[in-house]
Amino acid sequence: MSYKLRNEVRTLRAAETLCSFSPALSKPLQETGGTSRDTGGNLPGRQQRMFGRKTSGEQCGRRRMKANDRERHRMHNLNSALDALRNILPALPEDAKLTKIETLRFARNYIWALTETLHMADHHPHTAASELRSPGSVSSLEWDSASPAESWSGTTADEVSCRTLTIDPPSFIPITIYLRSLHGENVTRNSW
DNA sequence: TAGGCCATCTGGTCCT
DNA sequence: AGGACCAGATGGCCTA
Repeated sequence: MSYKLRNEVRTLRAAETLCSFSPALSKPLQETGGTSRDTGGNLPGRQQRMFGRKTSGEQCGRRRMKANDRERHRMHNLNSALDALRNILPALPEDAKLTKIETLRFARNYIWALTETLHMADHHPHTAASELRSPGSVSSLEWDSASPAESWSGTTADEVSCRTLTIDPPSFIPITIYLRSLHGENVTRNSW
C-alpha cells in the first residue's frame, strides 16, 4: 500500500472515529466514554474538564467542541499548504511523499539552490549553466534535508540524510527552473 | 517491539 | 467574548 493511500485510509478512520464525538450525532464524549481513538487520554478526567465545569457544563462543552473543530480545520489548512508546497518541489518517486519536516527543510534548501543559481548566472553567465548541469557539482550538497544553517555554511557528506540519498535527485534541475522562469513559465512539479 | 509520523484534543496566551 | 495560534499530551498506524 502506498504511503499516500495509507495516510488517506488513516484519515478516513480518524474521521469515522470523530463522528462518535460529533455533536451532530448527539453523542458527546461523556456518553460514549471514548473510543478506540481516545485522543488526549486520561478519561474521564478530561471529560470532567470539558463538561463538568461549574459554569454551565453544557455550554462549556459546546465551546470546547467548537474550538476543537476550528483547530482541526486550521490544521487541515496547514496540511493543505504543505501539500501545495510538496507539489511545487522537484519531482520525487511517486511513493516518496516527504514528511512535514522533510518538506520544510527540502523547500528551504531548494530556495537556497535557486538563489545560488541566480548568483552564479549573474556572475558567470556563460559558464553557470554548464557547471550547474553537471550532476554532483552542486546538487549533492544542498539537495538533502539537513538543517538550514548547514546549507549556508557548507554541508558535509555525513550530514546528508539517508532518506534524501534514496530520493536520487535528477541531475541539477534548478537551472532548468531558472531558465524556464526567465521565459515566464509557471514551473510546477509536473512539468519537470 | 521501539521509534517515527500523524491527527486530534486540550488549555494557555494573545489579539480583535 | 470569541477566534487564532501554539505547544504538550495521547493514542493509532506503520516500518525496520
